[in-house]
Amino acid sequence: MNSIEKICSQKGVRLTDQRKLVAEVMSDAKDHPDVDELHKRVTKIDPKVSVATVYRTVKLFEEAGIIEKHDFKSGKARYERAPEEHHDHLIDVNSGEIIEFVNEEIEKLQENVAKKLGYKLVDHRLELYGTKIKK
Amino acid sequence: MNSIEKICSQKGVRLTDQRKLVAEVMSDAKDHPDVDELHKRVTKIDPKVSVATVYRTVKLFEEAGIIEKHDFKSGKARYERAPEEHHDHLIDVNSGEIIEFVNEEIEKLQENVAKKLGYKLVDHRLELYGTKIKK
DNA sequence: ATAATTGCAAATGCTTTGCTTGTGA
DNA sequence: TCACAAGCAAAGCATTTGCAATTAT
Repeated sequence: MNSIEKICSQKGVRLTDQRKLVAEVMSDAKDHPDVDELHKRVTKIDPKVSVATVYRTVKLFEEAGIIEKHDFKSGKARYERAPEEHHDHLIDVNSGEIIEFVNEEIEKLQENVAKKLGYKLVDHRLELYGTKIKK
Repeated sequence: MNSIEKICSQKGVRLTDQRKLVAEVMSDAKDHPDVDELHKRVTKIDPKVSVATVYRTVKLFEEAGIIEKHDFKSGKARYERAPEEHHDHLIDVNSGEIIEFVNEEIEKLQENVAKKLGYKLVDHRLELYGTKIKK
């Protein structure tokens, strides 16, 4: 039983075979798969699982705080396991590769900007799009 | 002839009535309208303009660097006149209001982060989502 | 004149949903 | 058992596109 499954049973989320599969695939994922990719990986194990179920499961997991959804500039939503500590993303515009990074300084500045404008920050989105520097 | 129209004729973009209307509405806009809102404002002047044309025009203007497209967390794309100097946005999650801000420090840090990861920054996205602080 | 642009409606791509059947606790 | 979940196909939404008719230069 992986950690996602543990969280599910704790939260009283019914553990079906297909949810276990999505949980497993998300646990193993080292990238940021979209629903289609997720579905591909899941159906490699059980070909009967439908995309609709993957969509529903992914939404369920997201609402449970188990995974995170990202809408990068690609049209389709991409997912990753909810990380212990927040990070942001740099997207390689050529390869599509996604690199995670943490920068406390930027985080602080964002809070300050919001405060200065009279707002409490409830969410934010920071994405860098770049090209590899060849050396 | 407004400044968008000037840029168009300079760039050899054919100036049709509907494009003039979109240009006018965008020039007057003090907010960040989506295509539907744009269409509403345009058809208030000429009811025969179709949404398809607004979509096409908005894409044309964007590619010409005349306006900017933003995909906030709202489902639909929103537009603003391309600003002289870059700015980012804070979105009031309750009212939907959009506040523009500039923060050089954050900009610099983003460059640094990218560089440190071996990337040249070609684009970025910084959005703050917040709630008004009542005082 | 004529190549580009429009309007319309049909098509797209991602995502959601209604409904019937299947199933986990 | 039985409320909830899955599968399927249809529906939704924002956006794009093919095509015949119209228009700017």
